[in-house]
Amino acid sequence: MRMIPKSSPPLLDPEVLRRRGLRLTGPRRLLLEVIRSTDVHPTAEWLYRRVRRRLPRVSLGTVYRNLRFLVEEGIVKELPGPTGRSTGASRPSRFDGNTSVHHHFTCSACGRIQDLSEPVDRSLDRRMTARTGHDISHHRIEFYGRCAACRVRRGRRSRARNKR
Amino acid sequence: MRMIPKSSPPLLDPEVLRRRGLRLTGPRRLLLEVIRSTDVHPTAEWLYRRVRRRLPRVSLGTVYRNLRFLVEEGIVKELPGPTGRSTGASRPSRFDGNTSVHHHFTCSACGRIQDLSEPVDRSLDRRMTARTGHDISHHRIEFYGRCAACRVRRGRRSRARNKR
DNA sequence: ATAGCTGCAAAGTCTTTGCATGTGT
DNA sequence: ACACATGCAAAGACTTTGCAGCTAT
Repeated sequence: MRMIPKSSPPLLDPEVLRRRGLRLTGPRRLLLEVIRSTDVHPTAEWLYRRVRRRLPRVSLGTVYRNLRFLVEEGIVKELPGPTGRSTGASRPSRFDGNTSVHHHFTCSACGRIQDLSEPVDRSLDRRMTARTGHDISHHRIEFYGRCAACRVRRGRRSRARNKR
Repeated sequence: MRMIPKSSPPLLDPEVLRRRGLRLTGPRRLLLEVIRSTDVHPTAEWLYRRVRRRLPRVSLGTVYRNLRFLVEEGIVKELPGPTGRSTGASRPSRFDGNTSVHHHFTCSACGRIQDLSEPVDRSLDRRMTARTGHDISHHRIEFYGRCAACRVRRGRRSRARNKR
């Protein structure tokens, strides 16, 4: 669980917003701050809890609305949803404040998603474009397996599926 | 829209099922047949409609139950959900009867998902395992861009987001 | 005969939305 | 001031589930 730095790098440029007739409100600014300050690929629910620590009156609806907003502006990425198991319709979206193109590793035991710094191979896109006739702009590699931690506690699956 | 062959290759081996005390019922057999006969990465709803053409009494619940079952048995794969836009909570799961490891191309204009035959690079898994300390078993590459068809009708986004 | 399945409908989870009120600019 | 945001609660979309009756084995 990381500390939230007082202020992240670029943040929402009020200039950019104004140009579109949009506002930089408290909830919006804070949400972005929170999502930029973690690498756990949080769910809306997780972000909601975090945001409420500092702005207790914020509603879940506002978090969703702003997430949708940030995703549409390309300021935040939404991950290709976790596949598989579920109770109810349980596969909440996960968001990522790191918009640089990068790859992911998902642990099938504890469910954690980790960023990988493996450099992106642009030439692969060009090769596939040539081969398929599609205009391929980028790709994303998802690695799967058992993370180092879960590898240690062999056997029993961790219950850590990161709530909180 | 492809025709459904009368009978697909391996299908559900009744032998395997029996060993687990499971049954090969009409809906189950047909569902697998349908999902094996298409490459559109259908949603549960799509499969439901298809199955009902031949077994009109089948319920959506049964389709879901069997999909979950087939996924758990590893007979069918569930795709990492389409990310992004939505109305309601609209991002239904997509399933894939092709269980061989392969990659996907998703068209950002029409939403279609196409299988790619790009050979899988196992050595990448070994390299990443060495680099990260995680026990990586496989990876999946998702390519994004504009498909050949949408490239032609430049501009206006297709409404084809494959229903039916 | 009987455990596993199914159909049906109700419940559950995650996400969006309508509306009255609040608030950046 | 006033258009955009918010809070709240209700509605929506997708998926699972409880139960009584059905059916492969």
